Amino acid sequence: MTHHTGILRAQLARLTGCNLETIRYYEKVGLLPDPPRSANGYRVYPPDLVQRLQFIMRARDLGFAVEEIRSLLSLTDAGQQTCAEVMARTQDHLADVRRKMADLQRIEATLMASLAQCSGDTAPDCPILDALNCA
Amino acid sequence: MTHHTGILRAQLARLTGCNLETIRYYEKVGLLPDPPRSANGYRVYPPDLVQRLQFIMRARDLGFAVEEIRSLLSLTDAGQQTCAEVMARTQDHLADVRRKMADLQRIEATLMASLAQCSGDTAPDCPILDALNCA
DNA sequence: TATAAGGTCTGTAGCAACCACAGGCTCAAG
DNA sequence: CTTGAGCCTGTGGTTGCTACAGACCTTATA
Repeated sequence: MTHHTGILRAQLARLTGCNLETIRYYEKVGLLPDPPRSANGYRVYPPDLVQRLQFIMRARDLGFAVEEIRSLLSLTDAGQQTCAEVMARTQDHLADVRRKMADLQRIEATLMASLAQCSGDTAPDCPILDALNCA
Repeated sequence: MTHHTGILRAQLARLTGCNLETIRYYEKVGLLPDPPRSANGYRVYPPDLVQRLQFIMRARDLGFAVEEIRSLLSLTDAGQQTCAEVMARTQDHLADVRRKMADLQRIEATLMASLAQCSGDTAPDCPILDALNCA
């Protein structure tokens, strides 16, 4: 009965650290394939889906959007992975990351400047609120 | 008729650069007060709401969540603005910002490392995909 | 054998923080 | 008088999940 060595959803979740419901979500949005079902309707995953799900989770962790991951996976799924294409997407993504970092640095500077002016006592005038109001 | 010098929603949007519908949203979530209405039901804002909306937008831009802004505004609205409280919130937020920056730096390093290994040609093996798979 | 506990299934609703309609009203100008 | 612009409301979409409810199925124990 179990000599097919398929794993159930909870096992897949445990093996990857992915949330149980998130697996169903990834299936719904097409990142994971519709798995075969056992007689009782349970999802039975081939064990190599652990790899694929870890790929997805890592890419998400790196900030790739689901849509981007879908296209990355489509490249590997096709077996036609043109390295140049992957590289281009990665470069786009890197530019995105750097833009966000620049934003955060600007924010950090503003917050630090506000804090530097702040006396920290119970004075009714707050330079932080002033900074937000006037900047 | 217009000697009350109130402004309409579209004017408020134009003066602040805020999206028209977002104003309604901020009203719904309690960042902006329910404005008085003219006879035809139009929202008529007192001109100082420009200031308040700009405060909100700037705080959002600095990464404060709506909930946080609500509490900042409640401090000023009550006239009880304890500088120490605002400072504490700002420090929390600064820590948040720095965490996000660290995350992005980690991501940036990984993406750059992947790109450095990448030949950029049409080879079937892509080190970026490998990095995602194996890291 | 009964039953209780736990796993799985489905669909749906919720979160932030908006954006974008549809359908209906009013208002000012030509 | 009609046309077009502006305003109103409510609702649904977005992204990436997460968390139920209610119905099955399976397994262990009394």
